[in-house]
Amino acid sequence: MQDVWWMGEGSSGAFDEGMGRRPCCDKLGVKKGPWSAEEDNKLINFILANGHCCWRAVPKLAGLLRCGKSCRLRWTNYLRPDLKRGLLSEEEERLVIDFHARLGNRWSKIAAMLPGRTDNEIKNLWNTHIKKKLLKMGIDPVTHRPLHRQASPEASPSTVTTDKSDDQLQSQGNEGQIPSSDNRRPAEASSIDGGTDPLMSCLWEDSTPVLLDELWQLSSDDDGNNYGSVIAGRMPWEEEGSSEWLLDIQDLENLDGERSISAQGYPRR
DNA sequence: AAGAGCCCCAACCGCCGTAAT
DNA sequence: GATTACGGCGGTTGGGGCTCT
Repeated sequence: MQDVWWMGEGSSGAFDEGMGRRPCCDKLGVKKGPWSAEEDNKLINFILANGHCCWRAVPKLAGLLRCGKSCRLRWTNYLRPDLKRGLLSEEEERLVIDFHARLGNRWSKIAAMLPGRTDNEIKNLWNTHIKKKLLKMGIDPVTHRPLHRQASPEASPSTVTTDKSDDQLQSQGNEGQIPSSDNRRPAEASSIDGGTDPLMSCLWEDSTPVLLDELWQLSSDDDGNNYGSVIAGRMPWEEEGSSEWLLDIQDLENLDGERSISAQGYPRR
């Protein structure tokens, strides 16, 4: 990559300061807040014409008073031409719930399974719609299990609640699931639950999205309503004959290995 | 009609792993 | 090996719009 545009004018390539890299943005003169249509146009035109190789250089070269990070977010969450806009379909919503049950708050991983959707969008959707929906149905959105079953011996003592508020659920973290501290550690987590489970390891890696339709069909009931099992507090692999479902997924992915789904239907820790 | 409260979502913040020097 | 920036991630927030009273 010689003489690339993103080096910017006056850049020597081997940065001037010697050790390390230059700061992302100098904070001074950097605009924040909502993007104007003009800024959007500048960013779109620039990226469509040049692509983006170094986000730090994008605002400067595109004539924007933004930091590179802000440009990247604006592009990936809003301006990207392949983005789907609008509400999630019922199927997409089911997928979000299912993947959340397995992955926890790993929004980027979940988003990767839903083409045209962003992690931010899914995160927002989860916090505003799905979480409430599940609560309304008596499902703990954190553990994906019925609230009244929290008191059962298989649930950890800290999750024994029958009527908890949203806030309580939030502060509770990902009890009975993947610890929140793992949320930022896909690689680490993969050694925990993705390392031995082909499906999970497939999800951890940036592999081609699993054949989602098959995934749901395989785990669907007669109505094709897998959502029903999810909201009933059972995950697809907990259903009668669910092992076939997972085995089929494994076949689809040409993966083999040991399943790592616990007796409760959640990845082993 | 108007004020209060709630909802939604775009954007920011801070952290982390990785890469560059 | 130490230092520093980049890119990416998840959590949080602020404000506009909507609904309720």
